[in-house]
Amino acid sequence: MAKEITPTMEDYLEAIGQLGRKERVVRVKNIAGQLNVKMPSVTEALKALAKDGLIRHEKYGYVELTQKGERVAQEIYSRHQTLFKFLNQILGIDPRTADEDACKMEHTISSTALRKLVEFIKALESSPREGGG
Amino acid sequence: MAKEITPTMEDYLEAIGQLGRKERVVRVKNIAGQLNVKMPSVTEALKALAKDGLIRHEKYGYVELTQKGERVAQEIYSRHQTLFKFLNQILGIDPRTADEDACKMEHTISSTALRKLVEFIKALESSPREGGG
DNA sequence: TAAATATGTTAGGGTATCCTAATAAAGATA
DNA sequence: TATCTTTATTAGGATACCCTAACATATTTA
Repeated sequence: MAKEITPTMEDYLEAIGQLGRKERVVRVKNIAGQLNVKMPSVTEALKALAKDGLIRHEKYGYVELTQKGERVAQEIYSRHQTLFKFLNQILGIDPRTADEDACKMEHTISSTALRKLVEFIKALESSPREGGG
Repeated sequence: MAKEITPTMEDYLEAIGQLGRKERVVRVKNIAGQLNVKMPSVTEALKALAKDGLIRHEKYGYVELTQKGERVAQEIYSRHQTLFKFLNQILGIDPRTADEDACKMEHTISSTALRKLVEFIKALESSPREGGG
């Protein structure tokens, strides 16, 4: 039953979540800026997200995540954070690249792999390795 | 100038490379089977790949990678192998899931991250950690 | 408050992928 | 070789994205 959400829609949700965290209100223009798309693309995406009950949005108004949308956005954000941490802190990739990679990989990594990655990071942190080359 | 190749086209190239390694000839039907799509989708994709000089394909004939296509396929395969090794051997994810994840992530990981990942795996192998979970 | 500006939506297109149904060619076999 | 089967292609359509140009609403400001 649960309709599949596309990576693109995940990006929209994630962007809305992030913007909501740092701005008072979330608007089409900001989402467009964040995702590097034009406003009509956002309007269209919002329609789809609203239909799936993931956001609330009235014509010409602001955008808000529903509880369900909040849950999904959180989930994506946490995938992102885990991947970023691994790429940046453990592999030593510069923050910019690590963030970009995390942004793309967050849509494809399975929950199994993510769980294992979290464990792995935890294990490394509790007994760090010596002399990184 | 170098036209961007889409993840989907990468999948086609990778499949052709793999099939070529284990079968005498590569045909539309097998590619379709490998990628879980129908034959018309393959026919269409082959046209695009041929136009980009990545494969050779005559109507109703077999399919072959060009040198350029070979190079790209190799590159993708190697990304896949690295990711698989990390997911399976290091994170301990079952082979099936690890392969699926690798298949998706191979299209999004940056070359920087891949390089770092290879180094990381090498380092781990040369001085393995004790008592995993 | 009327005009100017900023923001948002609609209309109409384009590309990439996929599909089913119909058709064509190739290969196998009676 | 005529027919059956398998494999491949074409035709036509659907969906998910993105875009530009034109229009509509909201907000700011003179």
